[in-house]
Amino acid sequence: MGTSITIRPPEDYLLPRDTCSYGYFVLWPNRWLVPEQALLRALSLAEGAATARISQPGASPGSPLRVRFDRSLSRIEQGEARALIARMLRLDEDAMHIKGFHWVDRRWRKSGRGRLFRSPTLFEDVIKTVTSCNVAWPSTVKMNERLCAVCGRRAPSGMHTFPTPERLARTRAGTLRGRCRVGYRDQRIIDLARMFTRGEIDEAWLTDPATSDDDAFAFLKTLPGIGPYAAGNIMQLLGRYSYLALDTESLRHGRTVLGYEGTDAHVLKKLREHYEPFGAHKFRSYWFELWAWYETKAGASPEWDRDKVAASFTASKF
DNA sequence: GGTAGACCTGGACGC
DNA sequence: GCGTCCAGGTCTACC
Repeated sequence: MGTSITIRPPEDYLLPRDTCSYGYFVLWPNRWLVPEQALLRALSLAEGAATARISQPGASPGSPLRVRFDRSLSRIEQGEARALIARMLRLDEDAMHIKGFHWVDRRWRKSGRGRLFRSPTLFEDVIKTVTSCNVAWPSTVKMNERLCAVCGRRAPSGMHTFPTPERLARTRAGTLRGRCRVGYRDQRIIDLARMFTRGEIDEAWLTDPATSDDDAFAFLKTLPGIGPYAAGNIMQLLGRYSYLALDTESLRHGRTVLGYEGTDAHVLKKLREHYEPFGAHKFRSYWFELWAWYETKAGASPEWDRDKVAASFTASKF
């Protein structure tokens, strides 16, 4: 019999809306269960791997989250799991925080959108970002699946966790390239893992309000495999929304949705001007514009069929 | 500071 | 079934 715990989320929290809000919710080891409107997720805990099944039985904003695990958890592990789930679901962003965003960009007040799903750890967020660079989305899906299957820990449910920094730090480049299909990203992933294990990437400093956005962004750009796009994306994953992460998908959005014409450089300039009024929240304004457009094409994201829609969505497909 | 070319994979396409 | 081309962001060398 596994452990069950209850988590009280912010008063406006809605699990389907706030989980199915960023592409990482379809990447391994996350699995959104459409019929149950619940998230299945394997976690690395002190005494081994465990799979959490997270649901919101009340199905109303702010109603308690129920988390069931596939094995018994010690008190220490329960505390660990609560912290990991809180980070993943952005439970630190309370209702007032989201209202602050809606005050700047009123378009999302009715739907209540504001939180972007992320990973239980910064390490996983950084590696997922690296696997999303210079590649079509289906390959990102494949890389994360293989990383978990080859280097993750197996939970009683059979699901595999995302690899820990310690594990990837001692994995051979040939394994990552040959079995996980990460290509030239192999050594960069190992170097990043080693930096995490050595404490050279300090999440406390990166999230400290005393650290400026410019300083955090400049540091991220020094990391292997992290350029302007990846750094901008990691900024939002850290809860810093004042930077954009512009890529070819942004260009498509600028041209097909916002109607901009001309060279790439001109469209990028227009995009920056378009989002500038949203200031400290500009990434969210950008992202929810994109997400709303995806939903006009594929339906509401909590209903997406992972294999048919999520695994194939990419700029050129929609 | 700006830019060309390499990096690697998987999908599309033509034969 | 095979070969070729292309998309995707970062890095390095070069001007």
